Amino acid sequence: MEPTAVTWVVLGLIALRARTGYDIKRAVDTSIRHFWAASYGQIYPELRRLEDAGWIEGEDDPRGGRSRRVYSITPEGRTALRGWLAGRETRVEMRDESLLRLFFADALPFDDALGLLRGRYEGYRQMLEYLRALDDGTGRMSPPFVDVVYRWAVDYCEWGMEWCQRQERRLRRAA
Amino acid sequence: MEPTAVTWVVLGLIALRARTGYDIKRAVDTSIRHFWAASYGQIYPELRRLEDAGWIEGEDDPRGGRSRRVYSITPEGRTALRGWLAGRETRVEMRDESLLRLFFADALPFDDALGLLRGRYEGYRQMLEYLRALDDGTGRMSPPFVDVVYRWAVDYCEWGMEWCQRQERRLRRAA
DNA sequence: TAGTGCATGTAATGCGTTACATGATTTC
DNA sequence: GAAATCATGTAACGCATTACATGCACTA
Repeated sequence: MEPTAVTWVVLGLIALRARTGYDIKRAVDTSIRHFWAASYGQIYPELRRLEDAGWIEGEDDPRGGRSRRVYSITPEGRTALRGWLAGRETRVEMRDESLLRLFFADALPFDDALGLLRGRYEGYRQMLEYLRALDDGTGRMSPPFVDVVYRWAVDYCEWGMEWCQRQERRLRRAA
Repeated sequence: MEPTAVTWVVLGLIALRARTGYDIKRAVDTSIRHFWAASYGQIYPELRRLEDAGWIEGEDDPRGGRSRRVYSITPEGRTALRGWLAGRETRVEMRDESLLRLFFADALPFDDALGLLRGRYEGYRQMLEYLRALDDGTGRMSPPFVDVVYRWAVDYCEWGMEWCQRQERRLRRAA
């Protein structure tokens, strides 16, 4: 099978523990959507592909009259996942509308342009608030590297807030 | 006209100075592709749309027998740009394959997982190298907020390198 | 004269989101 | 009994990239 972007998200989450498609979507939205999003329209077809390839195994496990299919990883799936983890490609794509605005901020009066920096600061602050709300004591239970990535997000926000303040001061001094 | 993602990239670059489609593509690739990419397949159709809307004005300015069309911003275009700049939406989407790997790194033996942190460090280092190569003295001539975003990229890389080292030390201590 | 850069475009393809459809179970 | 949550899926749409086509100008 030809792996795509969503392959590793789905396979990786199932490797952590057995899950339904719905579980996967929830995990994506709460944990990793900040650096890799995925929608139902990707997840359910991908589960089929992964099962056809023998990398995961689905088992029907209905709850009452509600259908439910739980997927777990196979040895072949684990091998494939480790192969990808060993890879060295380090593609980063981002679209950050606030950076884009900042880039063009010279079109504004100076004070309004500084306002964009404060807007960016606010964006970081809100994101940090959201992250802290996620971590109600449960964070400490996460596997070490899941926790590392959570820390990355928190540390990045804190760094970003300081950076915005520093730049605002610098630009005021220069003016 | 209904603005899309690429609208502001094109309009903003033309607001900085008059440009051809080819110029825009070059500027995107050297300056802003780190936080907002755009391809020919978006840029040329968008130039049409913007001209139809009266936000930019094209003028044929061939070089010898080679056709060439230079676009400049109109007063209406400037107004529209400022309107967008005043906006507060701060959408950030990113796909960072190295963070994704790190998130799933618990599937690896500890030392291999630490290797992923060093891989991320390398990614930051290479990006920083690339950024520094861009700035051969000319950077100081950029408009202040263009320069701010350049600094953001540089500072982010430096922060990221330190972060990777810090985490590696922390995880080694914990183990 | 061959290769690189300037310049304009488009068609095909692929990827991903949005929106919808359906229905059971749990919680308030 | 209403609302939220669990659960599975797909069709339509839109956005973006890739790849290609075309051709002039400059320079080594």
